[in-house]
Amino acid sequence: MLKTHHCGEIRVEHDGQAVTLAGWVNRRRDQGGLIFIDLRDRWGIVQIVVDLETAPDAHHIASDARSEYVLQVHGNVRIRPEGTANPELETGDVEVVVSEMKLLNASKTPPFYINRDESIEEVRRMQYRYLDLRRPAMQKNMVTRHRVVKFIRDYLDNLGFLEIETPILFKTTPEGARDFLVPSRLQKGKFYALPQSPQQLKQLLMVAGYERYFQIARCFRDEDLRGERQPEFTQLDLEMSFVEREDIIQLNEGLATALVENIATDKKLLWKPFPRLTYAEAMEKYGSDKPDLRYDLQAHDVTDIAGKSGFAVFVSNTQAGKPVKVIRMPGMGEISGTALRKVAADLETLAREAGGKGLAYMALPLEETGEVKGPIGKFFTVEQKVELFERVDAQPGDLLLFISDEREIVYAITDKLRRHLAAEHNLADPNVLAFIWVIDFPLFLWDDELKRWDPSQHMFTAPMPEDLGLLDTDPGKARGTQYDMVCNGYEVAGGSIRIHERELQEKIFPLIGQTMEHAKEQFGHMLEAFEYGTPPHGGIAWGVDRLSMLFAGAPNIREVIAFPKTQTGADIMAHAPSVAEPGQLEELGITVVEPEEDEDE
RNA sequence: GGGGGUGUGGUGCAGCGGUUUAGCAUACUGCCCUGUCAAGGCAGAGAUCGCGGGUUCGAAUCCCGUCACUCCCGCCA
Repeated sequence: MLKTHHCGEIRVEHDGQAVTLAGWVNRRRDQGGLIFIDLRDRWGIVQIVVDLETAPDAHHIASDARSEYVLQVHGNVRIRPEGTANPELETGDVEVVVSEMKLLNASKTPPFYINRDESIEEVRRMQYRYLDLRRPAMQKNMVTRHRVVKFIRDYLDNLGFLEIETPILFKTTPEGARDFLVPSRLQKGKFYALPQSPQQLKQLLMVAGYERYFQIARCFRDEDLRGERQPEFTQLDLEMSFVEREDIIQLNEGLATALVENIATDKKLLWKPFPRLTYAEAMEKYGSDKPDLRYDLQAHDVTDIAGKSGFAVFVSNTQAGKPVKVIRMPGMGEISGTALRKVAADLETLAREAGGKGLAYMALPLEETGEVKGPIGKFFTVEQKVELFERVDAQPGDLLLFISDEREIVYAITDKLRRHLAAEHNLADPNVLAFIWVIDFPLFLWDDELKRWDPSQHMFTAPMPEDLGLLDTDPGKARGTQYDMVCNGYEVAGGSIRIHERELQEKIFPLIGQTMEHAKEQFGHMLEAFEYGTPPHGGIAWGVDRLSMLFAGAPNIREVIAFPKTQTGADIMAHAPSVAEPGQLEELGITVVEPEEDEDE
């Protein structure tokens, strides 16, 4: 080894020891005859001192050294002279007096600062990702992620799970996203699909009798990117046999809790056990199936009261079966006149963006006797207002936002307003993790374009046993066994109990517009497997990137992925994707069709 | 596919009600300095203002297009 110790681990107990260190120049402070260098490695920073008189050769190297030069130093640890300790540094009580110094490698001036926390344009960071990753903040994120994965492995191993790898080159999976295709050279004209998840394979592992499987699995989905979505991402994929919904929920809740308590030690777990919301409740109260419950801001149904009011919009909407809901925003009713109208106008813009036609409001005065502000107050009688305020538990100084529209639009507006208000007023504590379960999802969602039912998760999700009859009578009402683990507004895990009987599976296919012929073509191996003694089974898949992001307090998952892609799916550093060599294409039997200049619509 | 934001010395920002020598900080280069720690002092170099076009006597600034990064909708669990 070129070092005997790590820079970040030198402490008072090493006083007097001869050490050899190696690392990068974080900062250099040249006093002339005396040069201080903060030497950095993955474990931290330690100050080294180079004295012209006692170590002239080392001093010469040190005076030429610049940021990010790689140095090896030999010297003695000593407690810093009285009054020169640096409480900011973990190693700040000591320093290393250098006797020899070796330049292991010089560095060009870096394109951005490694040694300071400053926002850098993302293109630049991606172009020099290896330097970006050198920044302590990024190294910390990588450590967090490593600990998450390591903890998961140990935890599940202790519970008898086996980690089993599944192929990357496989076949289209029933997840419903666009597949990445890989051409086959050995069978020209045919393609593999990269797995959107190991869904089929883990179910087959259950058929194979492994009973408890997990994998830290790379998954691929060719869809547009978001801050929380990359074309390739990592799942903790898990499947168990002989379980019911409750077993999976308990086990995963245990894992999540242990993870927070052992890894995300600077975060506060808001609830233990996790509260459970039905899908219907989540949508009605928060307009989202992954609500951020660090703050309340729920939508109260006031359809009955508003329908009796004199406000024509509410009356006609109510008669048309559209709900009226109120979000109560404390404190915002206090602002007055112009400012209030401005705020209301901004919120109305948001509502319109979410598909709404407008947004009514009432601002409640601080004094009991004061007048309700806002254009719709006059359409409610005193009794109606009293009933309304009781319904939403209104307090003096509240701003009440009224949402009324088609149910789906009410959901969208509710979600948008909640997120906006919370962000605007810092209602979401970044140090809190609000884990919840969302359960009782509908088994199918109606696809209006294709005029058919679509599995809300995937086609292997089992219906709730008590809803089996609904498959024949009213499939839209049937609930699935699906469960989602949601934290701070992100879906961090989702799964279900699977269908393990062929008869039930064959009943589902026609409902989702899947013919038996086509199903056999795509999933014949699954259907056949299910005929050889399939145990009841179920599982879940966690978004490891999202979880690590939440634990790291990062604003997006790119911060916890060493080499992520940009929004156009590019790797700016390596210039991927790139044009293939003609020879490669020929070998694969592929011809590239040049995109035509805005031809058809 | 659609909507929003950003793009100015290496980096982070200002300038955008049209005329500036394109400003500041830091990094960088040289010199001084033996207890600094975001070291300090002095001097200096460094920018076709993302790119293309247009309006104008005059464009970093206004208009159109385009590219890149990013946020959101669609898409995706």
